[in-house]
Amino acid sequence: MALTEKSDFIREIVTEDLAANKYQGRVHTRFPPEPNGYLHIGHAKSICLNHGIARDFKGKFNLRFDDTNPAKEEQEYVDSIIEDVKWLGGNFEDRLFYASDYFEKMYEHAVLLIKKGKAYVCDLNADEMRQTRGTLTESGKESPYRNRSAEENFDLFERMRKGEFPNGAKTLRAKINMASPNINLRDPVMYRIVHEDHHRQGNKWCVYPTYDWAHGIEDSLEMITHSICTLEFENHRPLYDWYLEELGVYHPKQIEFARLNLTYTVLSKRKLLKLVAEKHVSGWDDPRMPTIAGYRRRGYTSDSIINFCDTIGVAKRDSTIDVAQLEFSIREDLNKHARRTMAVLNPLKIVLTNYPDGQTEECEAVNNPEDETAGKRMIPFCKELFIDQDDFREVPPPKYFRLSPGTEVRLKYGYIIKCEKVVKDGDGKIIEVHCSYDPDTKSGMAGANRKVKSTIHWVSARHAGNVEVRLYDRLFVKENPDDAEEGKDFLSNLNPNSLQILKQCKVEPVLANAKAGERFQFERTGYFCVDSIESKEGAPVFNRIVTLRDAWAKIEQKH
RNA sequence: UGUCGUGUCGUCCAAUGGCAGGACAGCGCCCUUUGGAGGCGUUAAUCUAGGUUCGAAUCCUGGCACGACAGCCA
Repeated sequence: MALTEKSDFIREIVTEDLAANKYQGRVHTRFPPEPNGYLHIGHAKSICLNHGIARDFKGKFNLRFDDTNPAKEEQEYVDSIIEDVKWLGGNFEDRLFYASDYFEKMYEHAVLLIKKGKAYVCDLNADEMRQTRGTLTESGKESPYRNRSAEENFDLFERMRKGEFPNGAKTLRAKINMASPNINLRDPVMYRIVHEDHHRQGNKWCVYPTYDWAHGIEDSLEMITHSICTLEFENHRPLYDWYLEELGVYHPKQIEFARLNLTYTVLSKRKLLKLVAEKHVSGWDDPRMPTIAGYRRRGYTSDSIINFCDTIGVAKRDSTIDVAQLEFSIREDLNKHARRTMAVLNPLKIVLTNYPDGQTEECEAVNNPEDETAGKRMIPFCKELFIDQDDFREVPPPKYFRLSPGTEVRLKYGYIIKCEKVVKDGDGKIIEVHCSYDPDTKSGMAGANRKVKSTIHWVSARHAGNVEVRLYDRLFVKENPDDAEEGKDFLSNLNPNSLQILKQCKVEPVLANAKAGERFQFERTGYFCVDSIESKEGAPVFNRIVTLRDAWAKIEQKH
C-alpha cells in the first residue's frame, strides 16, 4: 500500500488500518506546533514523519497552529514556522489551520458536556486544586463545586466567557474520576480564564481551552486519521479518547513516538528561548542553534535534514542520536553537490625563489570530482602564495607529510615545491617561507607524475581575496548538556569556543564574489556557506557548515 | 510506593516463533593531485531469572533498570 519501502511501527499501524478499511481508505496527518518558539531539528523529525506518511500513503497533511495559550504565542513564531515547514518539504497545500479558529465550536462542545452533566465550573484556585488532586499514589478529593446543577454550570460558564471573573477565579472541569490512577483523568481543566490578547483573536476571548480538551477536537474537525505525537502524551491518550467519546464525534487515533534527542545539543523550547533571551547566541537563527532557521543559515541543506530524519528511524524508546549522524548527512549531500575551492584560513606566505618575478600563469582546477557537469575553472598562480599555517612545520612531528625544511609537497593543480628556507622576524616568529618550485611538475605535464607525500591547497597572494570566515563548533562541551554540576544548569556547559571568527582569510577569486546562501567545499578543510545576514556585496562572510573528516587530526591526537 | 510505557552492538534502527542484520561512530587495510573523496575488511548487542516450544530478541510469569505523569503549559 505504501509507495516506499520505508517502514516503522506507525506506518505498520497505518497499513493495518487501511487494510481494515478503518477510515474509508483515507490517511490524513497533521503537524500541530504551538507558535511559542522557533522549530528545531526535533520538529523536523515530526514534520518528516507526518508529511512522509501522508505522501507515502497518498493521503493529506495539515499544518495546524495549536494556539490555545495567548500568553506565550506570537505572530513572529507563526511566520517562522510556516517558512520552516515549507523548507522541509512539508506540503500542506491550502490546509493551513489555527486551533483558535475552532474556539466557537469548542465552546459549543463544552456546553454540550455541561448539559450532559460531564463538566462543571469549579471555583477552586490553582493552589487548592493542586492540594486536592492527590498524589501519584493517593487519590484526589472531589471539588466542593463538583455537583452544581447543569443550569448553574451553564450560567457560570457563559459569565466566564463574558469576562465577569478575573484570571484564575474559575475553571471549567471535566467530571471524570478523582480517584483515577491516571492523574490526567482527575477532573482535568478544560477552560481557564486568561484576560490577554490573542495574536489572531485579539480580545474576543477571555476563556481559553487547555491542550487536552482542544487537541482532540481539532483533530476531529480536520478529519485526521492518525494523530501522531510524542511519548509524553501517552498518559493523555485516555483523556483524548474520553473527550471524543463523550462528544460522540469523529475519533482519530492517537499514536505516540519518541522525540529526538541529540548529543551536545539542547532541544527544549524553554532552553532554546533562554539561550536567545540571555544572548548566549545571536538569535533563534544563530548558526550554532539546533533550530531549522539556524541550520539553514549555517548552510545545512533541507535534503540533508530530511535524509537525517529518514535514517534515524521512529520508535517508542527514548534515544539520543549521535550528532555525528547529522554531520554525516550534510557531508554526504555536500560531497556530491558542493563546488571545490581553495581557501587559506590562517595564511603563511610562501615565496618561490626561482619563479620569475612578474610572471602570472593559470592552473586548471576541477570544480567537483563527484560531478563532471560542474566543469572546470582557471586559478591564478604566481611567485608569492599563501598556504595554511597547519601545512608547514619547522619541526615536523612523526608521520607529518606536509611542508617542512627540506621536504617537498605538491600544490594542488600547480607545481611541486621544496622548502629551502624559513624567514623569521626579530622575535623568532616565522614571517615567510622560501621555496623552490620544480618547473617540470605542473599538473598535466609529464613530469607531474612524480610522487610526493602530500598535496596541499594554496592561494596566489597577488590575486587573493580577503574574507571573513566563522568557524563553528558544538554549542556545548558535554554530550549531555544537562549533566551539570550541583546547583548549575546547562548553561554551565556552554562551549566558550563555539564560534571563532577569522578575518583576512585568503581565498581564490571565485570565492571573493560569492553570493549569500552559496555553498562550497574549501579543499581539505570543510564545507562553507555564505552567511545571508552578515555578508555585504563583495564582502562575503563564510559560515563553516561542517569540517571534512580529518585522519591527520586523529593521528596527531594519539601523540 | 500508583498508572502508562520502554529495555537488541559505543549510538540509532531492523529481525513480527526459524542463520541477530543495516546505518553512524571506532579500528585496520587499499587507493588518492583533498591525510579530508572513494573502496574493502573488521570489532561489537538481545536487562535478568524461570516457563512454553523441536526452536524464543520475539510468547507467558516474576524481578531489575530506565522514561513520562501530581501546570489553570503544550
